[in-house]
Amino acid sequence: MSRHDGFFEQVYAVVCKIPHGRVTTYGAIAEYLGSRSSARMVGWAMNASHGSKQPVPAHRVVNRNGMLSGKFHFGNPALMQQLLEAEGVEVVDDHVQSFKKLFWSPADENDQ
DNA sequence: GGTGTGACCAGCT
DNA sequence: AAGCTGGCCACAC
Repeated sequence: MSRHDGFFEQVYAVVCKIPHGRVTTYGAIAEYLGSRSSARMVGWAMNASHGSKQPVPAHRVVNRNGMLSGKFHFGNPALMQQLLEAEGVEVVDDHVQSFKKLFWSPADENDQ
């Protein structure tokens, strides 16, 4: 990877590839980047996504249970849910409905 | 340059 | 069944 010395940039690139109205998981991204166990790094990368110049749809990234684990990091806890609902993703009690159906894998680029 | 931490996941107790 | 611990790796202090 040439200039992308940051692991974050890779995460951002993947997150930005998430289709509109779709969601994915930290573990899926981590696994796509190499290690499943690196899921924590993905979350940490999202933490820095606020400083990213490009808009990173971090609201499309949820945990394995489809729960909006990172909603508190959006400044406003309700923002993440609002963004998802704005894209047609139904969220109830901080859980993505039909999560498995809306789930998008980084490797499934064909779905774009 | 070592230590701590982190929006996770999976396995063990 | 439910809770805790370890592991993984990159970044900030």
